[in-house]
Amino acid sequence: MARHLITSALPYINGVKHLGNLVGSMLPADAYARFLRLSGEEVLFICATDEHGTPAELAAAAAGCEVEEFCTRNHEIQARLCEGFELSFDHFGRTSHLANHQLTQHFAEQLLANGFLESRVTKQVYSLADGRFLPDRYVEGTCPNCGYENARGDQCENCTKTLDPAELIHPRSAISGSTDLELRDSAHMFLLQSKLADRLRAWIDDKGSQWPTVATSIARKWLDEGLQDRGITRDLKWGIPVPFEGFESKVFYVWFDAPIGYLSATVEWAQLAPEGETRSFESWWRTDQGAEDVIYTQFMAKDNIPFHTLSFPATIMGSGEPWKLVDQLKGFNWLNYYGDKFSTSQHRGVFMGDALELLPADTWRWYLLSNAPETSDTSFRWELFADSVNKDLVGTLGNFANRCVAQIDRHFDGVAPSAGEPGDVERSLVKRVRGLIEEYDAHFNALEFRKSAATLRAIWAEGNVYLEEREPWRAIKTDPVMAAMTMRVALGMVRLCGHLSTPFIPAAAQRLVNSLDGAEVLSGVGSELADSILEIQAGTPFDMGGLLFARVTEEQVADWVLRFGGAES
RNA sequence: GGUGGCGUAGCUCAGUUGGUAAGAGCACUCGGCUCAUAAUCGAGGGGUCGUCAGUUCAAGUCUGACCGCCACCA
Repeated sequence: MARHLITSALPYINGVKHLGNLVGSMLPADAYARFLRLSGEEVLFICATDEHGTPAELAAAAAGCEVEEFCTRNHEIQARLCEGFELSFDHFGRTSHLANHQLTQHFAEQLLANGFLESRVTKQVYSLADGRFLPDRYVEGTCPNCGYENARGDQCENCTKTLDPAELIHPRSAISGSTDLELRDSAHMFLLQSKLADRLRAWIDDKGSQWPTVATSIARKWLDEGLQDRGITRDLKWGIPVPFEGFESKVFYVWFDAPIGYLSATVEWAQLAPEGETRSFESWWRTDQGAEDVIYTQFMAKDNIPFHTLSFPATIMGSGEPWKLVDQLKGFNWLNYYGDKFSTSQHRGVFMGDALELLPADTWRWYLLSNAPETSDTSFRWELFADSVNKDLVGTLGNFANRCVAQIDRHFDGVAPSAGEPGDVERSLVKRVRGLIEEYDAHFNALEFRKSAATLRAIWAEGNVYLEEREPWRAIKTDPVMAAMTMRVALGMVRLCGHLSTPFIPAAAQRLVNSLDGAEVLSGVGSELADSILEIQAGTPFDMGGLLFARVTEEQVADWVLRFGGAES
């Protein structure tokens, strides 16, 4: 049996993430982790907050607190939201953790020793008023190309020309507005990715054949254009110190230490081992120390693909050490909001905190995963969200469970009835479900979330189809034995639906499973599970404790469109 | 400007290497049922697959041009 290491792209620390961030990495990673656990596989699911860099510094300043304090506070906020969405991380760490300092510095030292780092002197903008160097994008001025007065030092938003801060006319600090700027020489370490390009290409040609098109096409595009060496240090205070002589005032670029956070968060996890349990970080990450059987799957949205397919692998390869490289890579396209981007600054779209205030996590998980932007960008629409909840969760799954509740309570004293033997209808049901479970399994193993969701929905629908076939509400009057057998089998479907739904809607799935007090809990995800439909013990108490999901009303949709902005914005 | 991607039923999207693939869900229509949160089950209508021109025995599926949209440019 293989062991599965799963990582989700790390959410940045500067604020609450929106639904696009959620569905682009953390949520599908969680569904996959849950599916594998359900299969009986050994899983380690790791995530963390990405905390370094200028945006964090500025957000902290805006919040009027020290950046460390800001990060601690926001890490807690994000951790709570992740719990709210039932993201089942084995550990949710922080890139500012000491473990990441040690590993990041270690990688840099290895890279330097192996000749993959080189110090180069660059011109950086220094703001005397701010008392600090300014990253390119925090220098503003007039664009030399089009005359736009608020061009950023990296690029003019008006004419889209790529700029160097030194080119700007009347440059000023975007932080303080000060024009008291000067160019200073500053030495920085460059990761010599160009020297690793051939190895990266060969690796991608090999491993990448199984990745989504969006991943390999982006990676190859960068390789085809010629992989540039990349500065991995910055003139900042907030970050991981660079352990080289002459670099005492500098830190690593956030994109260098962030993916190493996958490793360091695993170290954090190992350090948190409870009494009597031994956890080995190395056995998950070092192929010379037990990780040779690990299958490593990364989840990310497409903006992160270059770092996961090129920069981070370059870091690992350049270290000359046997660290685990990614095996399966799942990249997602964008989730838009009514056709345009989610935007934190314009407060456009729905954010994780908003979402949980409105409806339970399961409803969001279901909508997002069953409509995930796997092969192309997709659009969030409240109307579709409501349809998805009402049609699938309320109408198909919830309704099936509730139909069982009504019959069992009314006619069978709330317990699984004992009379009757299954017939051809039941054997046919089992056969259809067996085929559907096989499909479900195959789609999940292929990381096809929309397809696995559609298959799961088809399994739910089989519950309703079965009731229509046997019509127990009618049979109870003419053939009570048949009605009893039907409802016992229906409860078998309830148990199976609950079990199989765990990756998508864990809370509702748990309620379904728990509704049958004392029934044997299913395990695994194989098609033989279909037989369990016929194996509910007579006398098993059945109690859902109320409706599984609430309908989303038209009034709610209208209210939310108004509150969050709909098509017009 | 450069690069990448996209334009398939009213809506959101699937469509492996070109040949029963023109599909799914929702919406809509009709019918069944009435146990169930006006839920469910069945059937059906609907698209010259952005435009034009090519390659081919055969093209959403390849080539070129054009129109429109999006993203990225470290």
